[in-house]
Amino acid sequence: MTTPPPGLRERKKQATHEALREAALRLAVERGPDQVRVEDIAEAAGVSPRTYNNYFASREQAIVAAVTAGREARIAAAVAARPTGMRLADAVTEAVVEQYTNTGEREQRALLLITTRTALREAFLDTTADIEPPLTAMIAERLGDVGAHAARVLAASVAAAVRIALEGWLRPAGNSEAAESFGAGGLVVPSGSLSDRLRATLEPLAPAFDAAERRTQP
Amino acid sequence: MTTPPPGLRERKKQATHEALREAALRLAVERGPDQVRVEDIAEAAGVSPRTYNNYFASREQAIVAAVTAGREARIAAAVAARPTGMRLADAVTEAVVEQYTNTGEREQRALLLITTRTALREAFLDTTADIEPPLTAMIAERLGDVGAHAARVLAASVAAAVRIALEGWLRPAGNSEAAESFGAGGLVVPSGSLSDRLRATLEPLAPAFDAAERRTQP
DNA sequence: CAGGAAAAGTGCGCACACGCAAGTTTACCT
DNA sequence: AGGTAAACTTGCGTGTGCGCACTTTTCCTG
Repeated sequence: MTTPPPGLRERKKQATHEALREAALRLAVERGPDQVRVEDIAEAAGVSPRTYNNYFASREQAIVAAVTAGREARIAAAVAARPTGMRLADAVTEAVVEQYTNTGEREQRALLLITTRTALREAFLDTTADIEPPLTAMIAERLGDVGAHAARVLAASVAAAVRIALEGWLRPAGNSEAAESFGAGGLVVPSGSLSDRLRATLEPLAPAFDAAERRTQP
Repeated sequence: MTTPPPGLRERKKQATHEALREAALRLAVERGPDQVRVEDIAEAAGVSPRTYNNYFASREQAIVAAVTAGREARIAAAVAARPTGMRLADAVTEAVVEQYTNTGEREQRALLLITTRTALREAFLDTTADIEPPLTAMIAERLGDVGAHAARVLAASVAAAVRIALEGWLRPAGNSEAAESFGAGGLVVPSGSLSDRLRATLEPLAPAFDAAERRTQP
């Protein structure tokens, strides 16, 4: 195992992280994203403002983190769950689609809030980069040693493609007038099927996956 | 033409932009990157600090901009310069390599300075994203309408790959002690051939380019 | 060629990011 | 156990990011 006992130190750290995330999201929902200062979030979580940004580099990151928490681990697990005989391009695509569509009620509500503010949308899009390390690991696992280099490039390409898909998906929500009062816009649900967008965007990369896979098992 | 007369307004804007870039780089070289405040840069360029960050979002961006200025336009021209019959993957790779290796004396010196500070290195790496729009345009040009979608993904993948190559190339320069006094480290020249790194990193994407190209001209 | 709209520059003020140097808690070792 | 080293938290100070309101410059149109 890689986790003998997590250790008290680490558990406290994660607890603080979660407390900050939840406080940030709760306050953002309650009074609107712009009416929340880091000082408020820190106070609600019981830490100092200085400690706050030992955990988060910006106000937006904390709010977004409440939605994206644990995504890195889940996407790795999702790839690992696919049968080893499966085409690598398909395994990755399915894992990614599953990750961005099978979301809970709470995540959907929060995501709706996020679409109302440009700063939040960009912070959310930036979290896409977080899937790169786990993807690199899982792809490298399937490609073996000769494909370790390609794995890095492919994972980065997938992350870039996912970001593009999300950008396109969030674009219609970019109207500035509907975001005037935060709780009003229930109609800003992004257009089109996210699944379809993700699949279509990842499709051009499939040949690169196939070639890399072919290089390991001729 | 798309530039009938540039207009006085636009010329002044670009002049200010250049003045800020040059001032930032000059001051950074003269007294070391950490001993320069935005106030100093703004003063040297003859504008207010407030105006400064109508142009740049951070102190590092201005310094780095002096090196990367015009890269977007040059990379587009570099791709356009390749014969139309050429394999697209090769055209893009050559254009990128040319862009990052055929640099002048002044750029080399500035790049040396950049490697000495983590903040500057990251700002420099972030500029890699700027090549994506021109690449998208040039790739889309060669792929035609049916490949417009793939062009976006491929360009983003190239940008991601280039960033990876640059990260690896700059990694050995990450020693913190050699960066103590700014002008001292002439030995922090990054290891290996940048050309080779770029080619090796872009290589896994070639099959994706080939497949996209094949789709347009069977 | 006037006159007004649009855009750029500027001064002000607040919130945030982050380095530094304490002080405090946790972990590990003999 | 006891002691020490490492990690985490925190207060403080500075530099920076940016919204807002206002002035100046540029451009367009009647």
